[in-house]
This record gives sequence, structure tokens and C-alpha cells, in this order.
Amino acid sequence: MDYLVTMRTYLSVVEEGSFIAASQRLGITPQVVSKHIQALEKDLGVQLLNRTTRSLNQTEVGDRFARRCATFLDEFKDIISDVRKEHTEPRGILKLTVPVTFAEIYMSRILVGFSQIYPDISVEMRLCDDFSDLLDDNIDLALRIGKLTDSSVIAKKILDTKAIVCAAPSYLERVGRPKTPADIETLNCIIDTNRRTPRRWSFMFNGSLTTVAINGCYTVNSASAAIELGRAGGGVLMCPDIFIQKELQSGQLQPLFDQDATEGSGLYAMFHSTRYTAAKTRVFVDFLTTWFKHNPIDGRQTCAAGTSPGTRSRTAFD
Amino acid sequence: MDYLVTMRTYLSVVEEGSFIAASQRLGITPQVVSKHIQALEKDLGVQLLNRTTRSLNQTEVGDRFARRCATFLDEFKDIISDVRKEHTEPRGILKLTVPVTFAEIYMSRILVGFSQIYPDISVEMRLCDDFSDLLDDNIDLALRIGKLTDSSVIAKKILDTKAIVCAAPSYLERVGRPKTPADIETLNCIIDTNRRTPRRWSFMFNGSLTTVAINGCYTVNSASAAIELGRAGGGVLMCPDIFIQKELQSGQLQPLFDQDATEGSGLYAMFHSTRYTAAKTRVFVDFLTTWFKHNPIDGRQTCAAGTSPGTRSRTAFD
DNA sequence: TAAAAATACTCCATAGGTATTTTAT
DNA sequence: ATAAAATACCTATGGAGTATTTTTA
Repeated sequence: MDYLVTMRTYLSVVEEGSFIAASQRLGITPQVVSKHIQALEKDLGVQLLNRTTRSLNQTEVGDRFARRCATFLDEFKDIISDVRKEHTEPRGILKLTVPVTFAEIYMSRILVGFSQIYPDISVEMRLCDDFSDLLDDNIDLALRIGKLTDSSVIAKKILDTKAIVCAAPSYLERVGRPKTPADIETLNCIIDTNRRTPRRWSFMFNGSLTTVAINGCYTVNSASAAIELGRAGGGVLMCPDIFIQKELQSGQLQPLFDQDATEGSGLYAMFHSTRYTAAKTRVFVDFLTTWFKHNPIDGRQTCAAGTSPGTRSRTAFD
Repeated sequence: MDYLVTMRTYLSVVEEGSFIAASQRLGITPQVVSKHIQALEKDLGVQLLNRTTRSLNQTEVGDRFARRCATFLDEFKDIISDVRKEHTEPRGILKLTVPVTFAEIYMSRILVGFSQIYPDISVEMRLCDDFSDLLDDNIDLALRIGKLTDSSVIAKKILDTKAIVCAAPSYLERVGRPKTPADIETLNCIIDTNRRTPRRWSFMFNGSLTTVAINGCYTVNSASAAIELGRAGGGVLMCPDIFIQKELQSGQLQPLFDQDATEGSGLYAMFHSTRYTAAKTRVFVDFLTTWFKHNPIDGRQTCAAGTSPGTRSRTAFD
């Protein structure tokens, strides 16, 4: 016997004062109401209702039971609707892992805007450059440059990016501006160990993917540090364009080649491919896409937004 | 979906930390556990557990949900066990209806003894001589001299009684002692309209039921009043022997004939023949029988005691 | 590779419906 | 006589089991 169902039936009978009225309210037949009451009474071993064909009123126990049923069923509806809100009304703590340099440049502005729209979502941001904690259960969303190919992860592209090989004008004056990718093999290239292939740079040049083995006297594990070194004339660096927008515009760093975007390279939001994604995660991804639409890196288009909430089944006392 | 069942399964999983451990605790297969969790998640539209084949821990929502499930299920067990106690642990208000004269003579002593054993039962006693309110829903138990034959009523004989035709010695001296039942037709008989046949007295005489049409100048609706009138020499009266024990022993009233007990006459406890009789009612009936065993009217045996509590099904989270 | 969860498939219990009987006013 | 609850019977859904597949550490 489903107690939640029989309790609800019983409560309806008490409130309506008759089996038939209760059955109409519940959308079942009076016979079923009768069975529910009998099942309850049999299982509880007590008489809940004094009933004849003409009169119906609850016993002393039945009255106490009805009161407790009322609060109990209310509590049930509360629990269910609160949990379901999780899927529709965004709230809670959003745990992010974000590349260090990206966080430094963009995240403060993004989060301030986000929190204005979603005051009920707290954000816990972990700055991290490697892909190690992507699958951590406690992380709701990971932002990374580049896509992780894992069946258990959904990767949604937020923004196209392209790797830019660049250097400070002062450095280029000193060593001479390279003409082809092969020319940089002899230059001092700043090695960022956060890159998946730190000593081999791959980028699109003249329509084809070129890979260059690089050398250099500086090895760092931070894009920011590499950018600073490059700006100071320490050598050639390669990093995503979105990290050095200002430097490129101001001329502090100059691109060495007229590079094309590499296939698939971009800023990705990644989250567990579990059946049900929390509303807080969905709305943050949507917000990110919208944010870059309103704060374009240059003239470029952002990727299409919209993660539909999905329909859910309507059961249990809706 | 039976939410109480799936919630319990979910809570076990959270507490045990694995599907298999939970399934063992619940006595079901791990596959069923898996289905329960999936059904919950589908219906709620949220991810409750982050699980791989090796790790299992609840999400933020899942954690909140588990806490609420715990208190909710506790509350459920509470409600059910409290109601079931009604059938096993006697308590509450016992509503009695008792013949006026019987109440005057016996009930104070009976109730004092009863309350000592069952302090959790309050008694609400209505003094009433007719059979009209026997079927009232609000009455738990009716005591009456004589049995009501109604399928909706269980009548349990507490005590054998016999109707006694008697009078005061002073009256008998005045009018002469009758020899046969027919002789009392000419005497002044006190009419008690509470009797089912006030003007026709039926009693056992010489082994056969004799009915006498009586006449008299006093009509009352109270056995007590009739007894008082008889004691004062006002005429012949007929009433149950248990009402005039003292008067018979002291000789204030003398029986006119050597009467036999009438078949089936007695003090009856009557209650609704509903499926489940409350514990308070059962224990009071048992107590009454026992009381008359320990406080015998004369040498007579009381009727057998013992109303078995009955077995009940063991379902719902026992 | 081993252990655990998910899936596929089958069977049976039970919940709900329809039709009928009983009961009380 | 009528209206309501109880009962009898039937059907279909879904819940639990068994066997198998998939997945991850």
C-alpha cells in the first residue's frame, strides 16, 4: 500500500465529509476511496471513520490521524517542490574551476554581472590551469581553453579562440622579425608548461597546421607570467588571443604571423554529462555566452546560447 | 512510484555509501535500488547522487534531500506507530452510557478501580435508561439490562440477572401475600416505563415463562424511584435483582415468588460491531467482568472474560 | 580485470476500474 | 425507495526478480 496515496484519500474524505465527494476531488471512483480507507484501517488496526450509508464522521483516533496526515502531506509537497526548484530555479553554490589567466582578466567582471542577475547563487571559483580536476565530483563547471574529449563530460564552446605567436616590438627589433614558422625555432621561446605540448607549438599558418619545436631559456607554468616576460622583451610566446587583447591593441605585443584559427580551439565550458544538470550550472553557461556577446573580444561572434531546461514528468501530487 | 519506499531506499544508499550495502540492509536486490534512485531522480528532475562504479557521493541537492528524507521518514514511523498504539495501548476518552440505577449503585466503585489500572483513560459517563442512544457514533460502550439484537452491535453478557417481583413486608401484610403470578394482577404494581413492556411483566415461574398484565397507580421512568416506592410500601415492583441486593438481604423488600432466571436476561456491554474495537473499550469490558468476579452479587458466577486484541498485519516499515 | 551500476527482459502482485450487493434512512 | 458504502470480479500497470551488459579504477 502506498501510504502517501491512502493518507491523501483519507484526508480528502475527512475534509469533504463523504466518499463520493472525496473521490470526485481526487479523480478516482468511490469504490477506490472505500478500498483505501479499508486498507488504512486494516493496516493500522484501528477504526478511523464511523460510517453508515447516511452519516460519516471520524473517530477520536481518526481525527488525530487526519490532523497529522495534513501536516505530513504538506511537508511532503514541500520537500518535493523544493528539490524540483533545483532544476528550475537556480540557487545554491556554483563551484567553478577556471584557468588562472582567464580568471585574472575576465572573471571578476563576469561574476559581478552574474551575481546581479542570480543573487541566490554563490560562486566558489578555483583557479587552476591543468585538466586534472575537471572530473571532480564537487566541480559543477570547468572553463578551459581547449576541449576535453571524454564521454562523461559535456563540452560547450563559449568562444572561438586562436593561439597567437607574438613578441614585444623591442625583442623583434633586437633579433629580427621571423618570416616563417620555422624561423622561430632559433628564437628564445617562452615555454608554458600548462600547454598540453609545452615544447611543440601547433598553429594554423597559410591554411595548414604547422608544428614547430621550440627552445628557450624561460620555462613557466603560467600564461600570465609568459605574457609578462614577453611584454618585457624576454622572447616569443604563444597564448590564446583572448589573454592578450589589450597588449595586441596597444602594440605591446605584436603577432608574428597572420594566423588562422585552429580547428576546434576555443574557450569551453565543461560539465558532467549526468542526466540532470543543475539550474545554476545551466544558467551560468548561458550567462557566459551572453556576456561575451555583449562584451565582444573584437568583432567576433560568440557561439549560440540556450540550454533548454527540459521537461519533467508530472507525478506525485502535482 | 511509492515515494516512501524510494525515499527510504535513497536514504539507505546515502547512509551505507553503496547500492549493494543499501540493498542488503533493505532486503532487496541492488538492481531494484538502482531503479529506485533513477525513478527518484527522473521524477524530481535532479541529480541526487554522483556515482561511478567506484565512487558514490550525493550532490548538494541530494544531500539536502537526504536530510529531509530522514526526518520525514521518522515522522512517518511516528504517526503510524502512534495510531497503532490506539489498538494495543489503551488511552483516550471512553464514552459510556449506563442505566441510571445501575450507575448509582455500582459505577462509582467500578470507575475508581478502573482508573487506578488505566490512568490514561478518561471516562465520560452518560446516565440513560432507554436504548435510544446505543447506536450513537460517539458512544464507545453501552451497558444495559437486556440485550439489543442488532447486527451492528456486539453484545457481551457481563452478568446474569433475573427480574425479581417483590414488595415491602408492610405492603404484603396489608394486602396479603400472593400465591401465584395471577394474584398480582389485583395488586398495586409500580409501573416503570423504562421496561420494554412496562405493563406486562414476564418472568420464569415453576419452569415456564409467565406473563402478567399489571395495574397500579404509580408510573415512573426510573428503577430507583420504583424501588423507593416499593420500599415505602407503595406496591409491588419488578426489577433486576442486582438493583435490590441490599434490600433483599436486609428484608426491606421480599420476593413474592421463587423465581428462576429468565433465559438470556443479564447485564450486557454493547459496542459497535465495527472491524476494530479500540483498546480502551476492550479493556473496560474485560475490567467489568473481572470486577464482578471479585465483587460477586451473591454466590453467582460471572461470565467468561477476555477479548483478544487480534493480530494485525506487519507492513509499512516495521 | 574485477567490482559495481545500468540495462533488458520476464513475471506476478496489486491498484484501479466496472458491475453488483448490502445497508440505512 | 434511494443514496451511499461494501463487495466481487477483472484487467493492466508497474514493481521486483534474474540474467546480461557496460563502465571505471
